Amino acid sequence: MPDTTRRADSLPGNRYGNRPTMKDVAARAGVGLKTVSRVVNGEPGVTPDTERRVQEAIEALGFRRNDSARVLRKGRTASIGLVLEDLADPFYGPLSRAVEEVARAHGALLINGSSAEDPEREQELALALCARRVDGLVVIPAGDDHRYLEPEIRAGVATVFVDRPAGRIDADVVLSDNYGGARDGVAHLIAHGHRRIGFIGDMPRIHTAAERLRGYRAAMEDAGIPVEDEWMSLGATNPERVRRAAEEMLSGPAPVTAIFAGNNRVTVTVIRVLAERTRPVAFVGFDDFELADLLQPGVTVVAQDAAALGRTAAERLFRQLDGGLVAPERVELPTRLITRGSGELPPAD
Amino acid sequence: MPDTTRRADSLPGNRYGNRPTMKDVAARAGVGLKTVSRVVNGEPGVTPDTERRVQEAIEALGFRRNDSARVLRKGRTASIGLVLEDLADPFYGPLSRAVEEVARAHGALLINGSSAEDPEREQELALALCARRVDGLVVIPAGDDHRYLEPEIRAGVATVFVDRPAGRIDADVVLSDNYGGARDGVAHLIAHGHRRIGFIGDMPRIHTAAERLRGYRAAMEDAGIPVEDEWMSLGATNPERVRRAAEEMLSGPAPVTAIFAGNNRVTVTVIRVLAERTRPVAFVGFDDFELADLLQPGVTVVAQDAAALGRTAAERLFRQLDGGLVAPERVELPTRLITRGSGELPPAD
DNA sequence: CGCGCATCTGACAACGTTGTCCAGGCTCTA
DNA sequence: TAGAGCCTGGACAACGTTGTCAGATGCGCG
Repeated sequence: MPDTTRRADSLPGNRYGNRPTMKDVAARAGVGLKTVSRVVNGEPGVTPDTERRVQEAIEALGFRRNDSARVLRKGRTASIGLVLEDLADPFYGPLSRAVEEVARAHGALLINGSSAEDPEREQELALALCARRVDGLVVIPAGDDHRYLEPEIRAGVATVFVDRPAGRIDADVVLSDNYGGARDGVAHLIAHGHRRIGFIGDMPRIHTAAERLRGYRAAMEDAGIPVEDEWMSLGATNPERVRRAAEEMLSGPAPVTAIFAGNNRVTVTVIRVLAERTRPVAFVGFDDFELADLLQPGVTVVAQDAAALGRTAAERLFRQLDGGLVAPERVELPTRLITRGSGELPPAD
Repeated sequence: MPDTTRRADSLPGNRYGNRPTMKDVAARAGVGLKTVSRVVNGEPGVTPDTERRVQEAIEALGFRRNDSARVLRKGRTASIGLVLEDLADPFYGPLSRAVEEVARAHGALLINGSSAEDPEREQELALALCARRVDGLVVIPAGDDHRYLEPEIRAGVATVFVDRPAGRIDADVVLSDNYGGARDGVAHLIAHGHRRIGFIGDMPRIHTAAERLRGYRAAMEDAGIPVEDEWMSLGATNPERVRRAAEEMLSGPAPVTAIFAGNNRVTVTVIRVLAERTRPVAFVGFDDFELADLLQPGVTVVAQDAAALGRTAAERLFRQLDGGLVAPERVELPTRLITRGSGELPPAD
């Protein structure tokens, strides 16, 4: 007759420390399994004396509830996933921190991963998170087709996209006003007398990059300035490439007198290039950064509020979870032009 | 007679979309449950024809394996937890990114949370992660007593502490050479002729802060310079407080001629204060930061390699997991003095 | 034609928890 | 003191998956 009352001790050591379970606690406390569950979950209907006995057993055995089993039973994991582009990017730090704070306020944990701007990796990550049955997903898209998430969303995974819109599906999206911000930044340069203005941005397949480029073009058009092809660099944003692009724009017979940088990584490199030159070149960058005010001259930027992006997205996520489904919305947060000197330099013609 | 063959459809909607299970897939494909499991896990022993039928059913139903159940069965979650101080701190970005990369290479996901320098919150987070049965834990300690993790470690949760040592338990620790770095930085100032050198650091209950303070004292002592109490500020590092501390050191009859900052946040504020002054004051900061070279003068720093800290810690973690238990070790990574100008200013006496 | 063997498949239990439901003991009142 | 009702505690099934094991099927060979 096989003994089924206790798990076989002959199991190979695939499970590490053989943690105590509620059953063990119950045995030690001399109570039923469900009573332990009640104590652990603070449910009513346990006499103080029984509770004390159970607590002692828990203490003695070092018991900790297995949330995997709990999740399996309850159907909610109290955790949300965050797929972003790069945890190490200073722009995403405050964003994920904000998401985390909101999650914490709702008693949820945050699982996150970096897509490294690779659509496949984004998908792999997002689906892995779904397999863990996260309650919701905040995604900073790397790809432009998110139909792979349709079954998940239908199955009840709350989903919000941030920073860039979802591709080919209808979902909540929280964005900065990339178009307006870039337009304002470039208009600012134009207002200070510039006409030959360079734009260095990321690949236009990235939505934010495309929008900012559109803002640049709009500002130029509004001012009646035809844009020359050599004034624009739209490609990878590794330092070497950006450096080369900046140097090309700044040389030749009719160099640009001002540069607008499409994101924080570009900004850093362009500032390096400009610092090596003697002729002053006006500069405005998208994204604020620490110590921008202490450089000489201070760096004028179009700032977006990364924390607000994260917070807004996470709040929408939990609204989906708490209040049932709401119609997908597109929220656009304003940007702010911060003048510090570099954007107010006159053209050195 | 109750029908137990299928879960009751009368369940209240506590479970959202009622996702399909392997059972559903099996029913649709007209095969057994275990066969579906075999297909999903790529186990051998399934005819191509059967496999195709199963795949089609999976596709049609939008099935995705429930990892919670899998974890419950297998005992390993393929996820590790990271408890850090603040996701938004630029120092921890690269660190967590490095941990994530290593985790990814081992097929594991990363769950992380910020303790906000609060020991209780650290404990709460770490234990929540253990309840999720993470396979391992990377902790940047906020508190100085980690005995609460003893049962978990005994139960097989691999654990590595980074940036600061564990308190009151024996565990793997990966640190920067805070003492040596600070000593070198201060010695550098002394070598450039300074004797009245200020130190602004965090609360000494934080290990790194205490070690850096020790390095400062050691350098001063080595040079035979008695340290005055007014030269040291050891407290919270909010901007107001740091600003006040810096301004006090720089005024009075015998002001300091150089300042050593204990971490990146202090550095930022001190640089602000120094930028407002006309008299040049030499400066060295602990922790490198972006654009430090572009300030006037460039900022000399003692740099630690955050990514290396994270990578080393995560690698040790997985070594624990793969190779069974190894004796706990304390690894100390060297720091690097990067001279850029601010630390080489002569004393303005 | 029958037997053995290899291959493929499925029934069943178990993982650790929670929800349901019932039993037993107690108190309170008539 | 008996009956009703309440309070506490426990037995049992279920969550969705995987490991074990045995049954079914088909094939080759004697």
